[in-house]
Amino acid sequence: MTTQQAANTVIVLDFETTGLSPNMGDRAIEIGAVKMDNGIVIDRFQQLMNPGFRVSSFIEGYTGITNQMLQTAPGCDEVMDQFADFIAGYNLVAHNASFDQRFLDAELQQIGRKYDGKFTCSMLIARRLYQQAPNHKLGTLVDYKNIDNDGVFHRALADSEMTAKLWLNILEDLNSDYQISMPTFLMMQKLSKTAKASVPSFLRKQINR
DNA sequence: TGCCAGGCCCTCTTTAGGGCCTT
Repeated sequence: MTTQQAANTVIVLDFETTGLSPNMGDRAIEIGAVKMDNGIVIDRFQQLMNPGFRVSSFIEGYTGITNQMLQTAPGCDEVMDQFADFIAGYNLVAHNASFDQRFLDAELQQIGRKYDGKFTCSMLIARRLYQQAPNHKLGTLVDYKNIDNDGVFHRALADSEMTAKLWLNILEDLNSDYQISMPTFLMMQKLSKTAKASVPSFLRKQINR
């Protein structure tokens, strides 16, 4: 894969999990992802997975994913092996990516697999770009940017679809507000990791190089 | 025994603390 391909094709993903921390024994229960090439969705991935133990009533209520639904789902190992193939060679985006990256790393480690792409966070960029938003939760930003949605939240594919649309809004706003032609993924990745930098100051540094 | 995430980022900061965001 060339650098240009890597910049223009990203996979936006979202995990539903049994809790907040794989280090505390939490596991993934659903993965959803959309593959976008130059802003067009060209592929999707969605799969429930059985974590091997019952999920809490809080998680059932929060996600709508019940223990009954998970009873007949394939195990995490089988699903994550398929997902590792799906993401191979592509860069990744997620909302609050540090959360999804922890679970992705933990689940792939369980099956002895890795991914090569870089991980970028739509939330960190949105915090800099949309400083007037009430907050930077995914649902709030979807409303703030008037992004089409079907009202489904906290399911992996629905959230990844909305994050993908938010990602396109971010790219478009950087283009229209700061006259930056389609920023490359690598620039966005750097932007998300540049501590304490507002978007304009960051872009000025890029332009002046 | 009782408690238990973790990274980013702001501020009443940097020899620290706390809110935000994800499930």
